Amino acid sequence: MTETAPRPTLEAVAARAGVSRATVSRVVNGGDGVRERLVERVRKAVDELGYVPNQAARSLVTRRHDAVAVIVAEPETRVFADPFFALQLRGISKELTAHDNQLVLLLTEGRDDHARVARYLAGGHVDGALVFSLHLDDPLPGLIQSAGVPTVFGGRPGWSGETRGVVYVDVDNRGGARDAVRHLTGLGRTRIAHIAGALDQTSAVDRLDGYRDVMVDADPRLIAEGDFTPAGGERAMRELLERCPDVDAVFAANDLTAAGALRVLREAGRRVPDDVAVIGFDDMLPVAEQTDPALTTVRQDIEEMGRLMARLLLRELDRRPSDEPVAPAPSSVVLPTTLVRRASA
Amino acid sequence: MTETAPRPTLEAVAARAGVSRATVSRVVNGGDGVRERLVERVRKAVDELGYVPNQAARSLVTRRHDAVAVIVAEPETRVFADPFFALQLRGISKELTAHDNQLVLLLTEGRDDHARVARYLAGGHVDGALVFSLHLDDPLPGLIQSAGVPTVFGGRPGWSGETRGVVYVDVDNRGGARDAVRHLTGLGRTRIAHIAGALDQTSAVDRLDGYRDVMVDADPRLIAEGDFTPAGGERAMRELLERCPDVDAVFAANDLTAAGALRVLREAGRRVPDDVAVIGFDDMLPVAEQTDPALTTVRQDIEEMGRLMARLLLRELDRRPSDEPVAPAPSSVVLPTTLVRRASA
DNA sequence: GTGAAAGCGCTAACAA
DNA sequence: TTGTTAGCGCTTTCAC
Repeated sequence: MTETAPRPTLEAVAARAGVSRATVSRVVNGGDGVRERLVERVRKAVDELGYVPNQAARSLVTRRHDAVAVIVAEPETRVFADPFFALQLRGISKELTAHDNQLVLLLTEGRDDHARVARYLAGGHVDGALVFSLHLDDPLPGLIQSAGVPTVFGGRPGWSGETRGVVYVDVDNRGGARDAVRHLTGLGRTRIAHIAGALDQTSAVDRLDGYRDVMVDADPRLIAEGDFTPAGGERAMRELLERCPDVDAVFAANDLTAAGALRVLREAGRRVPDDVAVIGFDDMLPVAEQTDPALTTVRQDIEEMGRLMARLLLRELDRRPSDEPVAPAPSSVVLPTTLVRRASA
Repeated sequence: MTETAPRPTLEAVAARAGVSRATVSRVVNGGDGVRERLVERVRKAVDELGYVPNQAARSLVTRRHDAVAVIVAEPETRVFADPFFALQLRGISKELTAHDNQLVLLLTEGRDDHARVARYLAGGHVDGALVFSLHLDDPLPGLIQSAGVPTVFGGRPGWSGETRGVVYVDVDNRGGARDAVRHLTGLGRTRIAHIAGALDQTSAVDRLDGYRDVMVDADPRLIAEGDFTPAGGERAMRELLERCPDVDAVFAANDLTAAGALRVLREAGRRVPDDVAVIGFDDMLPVAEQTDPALTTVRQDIEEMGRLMARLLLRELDRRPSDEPVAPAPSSVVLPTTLVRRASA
């Protein structure tokens, strides 16, 4: 089969360029403080030999890996129902790539995997971790914290433990929800319902809070709990229709939920937006643009969220080595949302 | 900030257990040929110290990394439009995890990234690669091939170069398409159209071929090209309706396409399945179950595809080290499909 | 069955 | 500015 070509080492390059290993190392790592002539000679040798540094050897001494773990607790999340996950990953990947870091993906399925993840992090294979901490009282954040690895969370972690020093990136779920509901009131709607997401996730809780901010004295029967899925949206919409037949608007916790609600409304013969106005959240294009009617929704820039998470982490990693941190510790970031008007409200 | 606890080394464990480093190493790596008493003592020391092997040091000598790259060429694919990607990753992740391998994710955005990927693979950071080669004459497979890294492809690579020794996992696109079309003929339909996917992907080509297998003398006007998106499905359906108003069935290249087609049919006042029967491909639950009417479709097990890719690769990796391969080289696998009957056909 | 010792390829003091 | 040298933590012959 393929001959396993013995990869050239620093030694080989040094020999070919007629310099010491140290000099080659310097050149390979930026070339500062090496005379131009030598730099060129070394570069040439590197090219001719097709030298690529052995990352394992390098890590062994530098204790850096230029690798970041992305941890996704998945089975219970909507990760596999919409493109959320992929977009976030794309943002992360772009940013990491731009800084020559690798992305190690850790998908976890329940408790069994937590130990594995903890071990992996404690094993010092990666320089930091990006974590999607999607559920209240998920033990994962605690485990990670105790592994002592710099970490940035995606979404405000709903975590009852120590929160100082916890860095996260989130969108302004509460503000976005307020905007959505205000838009509905601006339309003259008064019986505005909310279909919440899975309330063990902070995003769902925050959106509900935003709804309440505007609908201070809302009829509690106007609030139904969904689970971020179309099926959940359908169920909740049926409940609402039964409990409050006079409902004239719905703010759904996300686009998928809204899609389910739209279907039930159509079945029930309610016209959208004439009889009932509907707003979603996410602006998941494949969903929001395809519903009938097209969905008015609150847009969040998911890819940017991912990119930002990576950026904060990398900044922290750059900061750490020097015992006297020059740069300030990164703090959490909350991204704005924008209302996208389409046909449904 | 957090005290960087100095991680215990083999040396430390050896000292604590009162044995040599070599013995600890043996125990950590399975413990064969070490007396039971000592094994226990070492295990105890490992636990007490919380010892975790340093992977970099290990890799340096073993030249194994227990890591696999997953390479996804993405911007041009449907990767970010449906849960395909996530499901595939899940399958891969499960299998890799079960064999203590890490998943390094490489997302590429066009040509610029190819060099980076090639360099990464050539750099010997990973033991093998899983590649989603989605387009005809994508240069990536060639680059990867020449990096000399064991590789398994997801989907039959539509690659004009050397194909001997190329291992891939695919579903029986052609057979599934045949089943779908036969189902439609069995329903008594005669004017059966096909909305193809993006024909620069083998899956689209194979599904079209399957359609042709059954509709040998099909009116060429019954074939329209889509692009695996709902918008493409809509466009193609409009064309079809115009060209062939007598169409009484549609086999769409995937569920998303079918969803678009359904919408256009509804607009056009055609009843589904009474006037026009529709079949999709994928059985992407969030899509297929949510269309109106629910979609009859060809199911493929995407997660299993991912799992299988990983399994084939790991098998190959196990095979390689011994110069005299005992196990036969893995060969490609084509998974079966099943027709899922719902309401649309 | 166990230990001693020789590296794996690289970086980082320190010397020159 | 460049070279010399000492490890980083681990596996793996090779003796015992």
